[in-house]
Amino acid sequence: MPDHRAARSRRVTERKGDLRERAILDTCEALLAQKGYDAMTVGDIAQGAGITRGALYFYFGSKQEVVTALVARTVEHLWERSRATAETDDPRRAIAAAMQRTVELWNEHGLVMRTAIDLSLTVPEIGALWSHTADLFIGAIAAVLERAGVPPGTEPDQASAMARALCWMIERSFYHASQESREALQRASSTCEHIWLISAGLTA
Amino acid sequence: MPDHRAARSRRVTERKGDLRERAILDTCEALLAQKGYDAMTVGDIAQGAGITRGALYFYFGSKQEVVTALVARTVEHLWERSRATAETDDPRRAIAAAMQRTVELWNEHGLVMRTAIDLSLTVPEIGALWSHTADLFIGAIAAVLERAGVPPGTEPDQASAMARALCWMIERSFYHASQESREALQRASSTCEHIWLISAGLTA
DNA sequence: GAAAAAAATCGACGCGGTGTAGAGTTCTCG
DNA sequence: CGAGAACTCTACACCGCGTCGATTTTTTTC
Repeated sequence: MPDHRAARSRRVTERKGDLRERAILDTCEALLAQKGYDAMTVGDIAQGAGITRGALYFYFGSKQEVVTALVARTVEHLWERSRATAETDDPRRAIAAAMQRTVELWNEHGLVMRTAIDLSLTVPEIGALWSHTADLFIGAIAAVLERAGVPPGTEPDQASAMARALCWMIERSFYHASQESREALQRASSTCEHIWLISAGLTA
Repeated sequence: MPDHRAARSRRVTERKGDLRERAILDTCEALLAQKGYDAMTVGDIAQGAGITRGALYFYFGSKQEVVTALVARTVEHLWERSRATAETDDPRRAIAAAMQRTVELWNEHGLVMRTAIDLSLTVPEIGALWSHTADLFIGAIAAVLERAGVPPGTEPDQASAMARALCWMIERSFYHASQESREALQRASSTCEHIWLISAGLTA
């Protein structure tokens, strides 16, 4: 007997449109890399995905929505990766691990992350996404600082405030370095790690 | 576009166009504050300056050129202010003074500075302007670090590299804080100052 | 397996913004 | 005063975005 019955399985009906949607996002990412946001037109994206402009507007309401979806997809991946990080008790190890992970993140998704940062101001949706991501990082940095002996609190010399500043330092340093090369990124990472260690009082 | 440089240096009396040009830049700054770069149209600027679009294109070749000129004007003012800063021997005093000056700078020109940062990527001309400004700051920070005993050099734990990271920390912290309020800016400044002090080995 | 419903695609249009062209007006100076 | 430079305007061509209604393809339902 042929196994026609197997159709019973929970087939999450992958519609044709799901493929298209992914193709659109992939094309968008590629175009972002080679032309940048402004120069990239909706026509370009559609053409790259093998459809017409009209068809693209069936999936997304605007150019901004496409990019927002792309950022959302990347950021989700980011959170996933971060969640999987093992917690270490030794602050030194924790800092090293965090920086290493961040380097990987930027090597892999630097382009989209830079785009997200650039558009945070003009596209509120992306701003919210990125601001939430930053908060996760700030929280993590603050936790490490506190475990290293920095008093909790939001005063300038306490963990929360310092964590925020350190987060911005890392973001900006990586933003610039990731435009240059992997080596620059690695160097920026080492510098940031050093300052983070010192800020935590671990000046060994 | 008129010949901006040569003809004017000789001129004692101010041409009508000089007034217009300033009016355009002023209007641009005001509009930038109330609508942002994208929403601001060339027609808006022209109207605000009391001329038509066509007339504006006599002075500037494009919207980007207007904003670039505005950034150039502001940045020039920035350099002037920085040059006038007294050099102190005591690193602690130098750091405090530098942060205080930076707060003033952002209070006064935060809007244009944020715009410059935002457009650094897409408008190469502005990117160069801002990158040069950043280099000045990085040099100044590095000098203070060295005077405080940090070894010179570009390795992660040496002055140049650390100065670069600290500069980005300050830029980004101020960028965000200046969008909120003067109080936020003051707090961000205190935090950055604290981290700068620690990084310089002045943990008193 | 055919009819009905939903999903997907297309070409054409209107709108608003940019930058250009060319003609007209006002200022400046010999 | 008159020639040329400085300045201003209106009109136009172009491009990219987002919308619309008609049409075709895929999926669901009986």
